[in-house]
Amino acid sequence: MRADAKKNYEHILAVASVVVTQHGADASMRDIARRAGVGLGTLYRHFPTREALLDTLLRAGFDELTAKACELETASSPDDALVSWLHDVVTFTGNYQGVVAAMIAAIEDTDSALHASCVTLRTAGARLLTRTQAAGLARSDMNGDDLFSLAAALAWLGDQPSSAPRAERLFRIIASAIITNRPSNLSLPADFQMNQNP
Amino acid sequence: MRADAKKNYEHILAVASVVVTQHGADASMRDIARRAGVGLGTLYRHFPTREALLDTLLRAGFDELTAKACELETASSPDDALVSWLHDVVTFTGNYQGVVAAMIAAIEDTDSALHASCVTLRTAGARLLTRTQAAGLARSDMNGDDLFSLAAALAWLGDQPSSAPRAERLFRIIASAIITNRPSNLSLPADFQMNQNP
DNA sequence: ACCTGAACACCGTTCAAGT
DNA sequence: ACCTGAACACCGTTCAAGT
Repeated sequence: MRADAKKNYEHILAVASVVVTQHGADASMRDIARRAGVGLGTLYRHFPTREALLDTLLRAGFDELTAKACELETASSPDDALVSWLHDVVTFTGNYQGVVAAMIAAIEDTDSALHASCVTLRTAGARLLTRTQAAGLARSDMNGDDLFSLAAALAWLGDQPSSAPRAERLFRIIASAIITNRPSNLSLPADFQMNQNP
Repeated sequence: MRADAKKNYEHILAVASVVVTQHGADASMRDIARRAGVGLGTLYRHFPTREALLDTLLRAGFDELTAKACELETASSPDDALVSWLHDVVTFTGNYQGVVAAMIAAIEDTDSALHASCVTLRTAGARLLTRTQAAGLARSDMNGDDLFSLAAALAWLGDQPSSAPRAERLFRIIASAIITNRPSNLSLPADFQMNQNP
């Protein structure tokens, strides 16, 4: 990459980080180019899609979350590890308004520049869930895809002004639905049934 | 209202219903006017905001859901009533893509034409929740606002192609977090009686 | 009264022309 | 190689001019 191109690339990223933080993932591409003092075509040359820009912007955070999941796979209590990681994912995603909508859209769109990151993240979470389920500490009737959906739903609620103030409570409610706290090998009353409704 | 105006009004609604069903709540207003064979100004005269159009479009459904909540307030099992109503809300909202985002935004925007409907709906749900909590069948650390947020989150997941296929499972997971089959509070009134499993 | 559509200020995206 | 910005096809919203 030519020196001037590299300078542009980095400057665009710095400006985009500010603009996306302020105005969310749907911020005007034109606005980003304008504020970066760069032609609109230059922005699109470096980041052919909005998703490509977001992926580069969030790369460090994504990698950190994936690394954290790997570390937590050897934590002493699988359920605490899962909940802690879920919390980190929701918190990170909540930093940029509207980013979770792009992520959940990318998970099924193999052409999206965000696709790979999201799949990696989902897989990392799935491992933590499987481990917790194996210990009988998470409900067995869900999988990694469901976990990712629930994380996305929580992050989306955090994006909404009407729900954001209660985000932590909503997190605890959903976390409690995932974690069972009841090892499956424990003897239960004969009439015991999971908290389910028809 | 003049006869020609009334005819326009009703034709716009009919066309809008089709367009919003097809393209979601963010459908182009221009497109709606175009397909209705009406000037753009005529559309805005009858429905000054997108929310006003949506509210009129969804009015019948909103009223039905509120009425259903009132009926269910005398149902034999409060928990079943709550879950059944919640399911109806999520299903109805899911009929129009993106409508739930408009609703959750309207709940805090007193100027929105959707505000009143959403508040009414939330209040109706809150009553069902309170009744279930009074019977010791719903977790006590949540309120009607939380219930509305959870319903919105479920409806939003239903809007996403990656989650929609698992919508029912996700519903059951969250429903199970709300419903508690055993009272969590140990210090109950002396005359408290468990009214389950008759 | 009511309707129309041009006008304005925005988008995302592309691409010929410049350096 | 890389950058620029006009061009194109869209938006939502308003409002002077028409019937």
